[in-house]
Amino acid sequence: MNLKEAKQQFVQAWGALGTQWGINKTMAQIHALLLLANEPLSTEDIMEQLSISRGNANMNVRELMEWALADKVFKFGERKDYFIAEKDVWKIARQVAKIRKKRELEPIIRLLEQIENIEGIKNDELKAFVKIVHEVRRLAVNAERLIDGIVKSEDSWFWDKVFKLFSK
Amino acid sequence: MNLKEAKQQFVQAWGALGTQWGINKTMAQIHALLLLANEPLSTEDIMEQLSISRGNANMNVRELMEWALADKVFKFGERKDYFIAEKDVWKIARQVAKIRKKRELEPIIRLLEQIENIEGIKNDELKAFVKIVHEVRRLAVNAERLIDGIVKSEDSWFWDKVFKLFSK
DNA sequence: ATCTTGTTTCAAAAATTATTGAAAGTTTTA
DNA sequence: TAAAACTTTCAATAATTTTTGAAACAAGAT
Repeated sequence: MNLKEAKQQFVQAWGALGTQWGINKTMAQIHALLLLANEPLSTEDIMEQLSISRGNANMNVRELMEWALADKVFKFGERKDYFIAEKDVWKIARQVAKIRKKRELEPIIRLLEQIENIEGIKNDELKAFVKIVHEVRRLAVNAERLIDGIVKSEDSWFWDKVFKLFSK
Repeated sequence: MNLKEAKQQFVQAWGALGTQWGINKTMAQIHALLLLANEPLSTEDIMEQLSISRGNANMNVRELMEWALADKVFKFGERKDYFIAEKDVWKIARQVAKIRKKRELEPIIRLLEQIENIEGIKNDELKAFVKIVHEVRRLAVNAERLIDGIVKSEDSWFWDKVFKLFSK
């Protein structure tokens, strides 16, 4: 396997992983491409390397920027837009956790709070329902705190602590 | 909001959350339904409550059993299959983590190991590539360890430790 | 002012994923 | 052994999501 093949494998794998986690394959692939790139890439570079259309490249690059995983940069004397990605893997992980927390975890916690406060005769059925909802919410709130902690942590500090936690 | 509405909201939300994380909506909804059910549900109960076909219900119930999130139970003197779900939210979380680790994290770690050991002239481009792949793999391996730890942990113990970790 | 270079939009098409429903399969009962 | 009760399978269909590509838009160069 040469370098070019290895890069392709990485990009493919990143795309497949994204798909499994509800992220557009192309978005994940562009991210991988930028992650591996030694210099900023233009829309045309991306189109060419992934064999995708201009519209698709544009749309997914902008989505990556919304996630704050890519940035637009300008090259001196050129009119084209170029793109780069954050290369610090820990920062990427924190950013993804932060965004998904905000978009998915927080809304569901709000919903669980609502439905946990349901009115009605306190019979066994209602009690059992409230119990489950409460437990799910408790897990969600704990996960939220964990993510908040991760977002504020340094890579080495966090994993060192985790390692010690489980090795005692 | 009455109890019935609240249950529906929960089932809907569970389905939506599943979808965002790459899990079939119906599978997630059936899981929610079983989670809230006070007694085992038959395929017909599921079909009726979610307005889905027999084939769909059957397929997704079996998928839930593959994830070890649901079990088949038999009612005395009845020929129908009935289904129940694990109700312990922490056990569910551990199980999902365990399964996704095995299916998605482990394969990608193996791939990263492979492409990290790429041969070639040790120029800057190759060095930069290997560095990124190594860092991604490091994160993945750490995540793997964290999940292994979680899978072995009691709910209260784990969250207590996490809480202390970030409050110091 | 208009040409050139480049970006964005979005309706239509394609690809992917999920669902249906009827036929085939299985097990129990009579 | 045949009918009844129930489950499984899977090709066809439907729904959803992604992608295309051409037109509209924007901004700098001439």
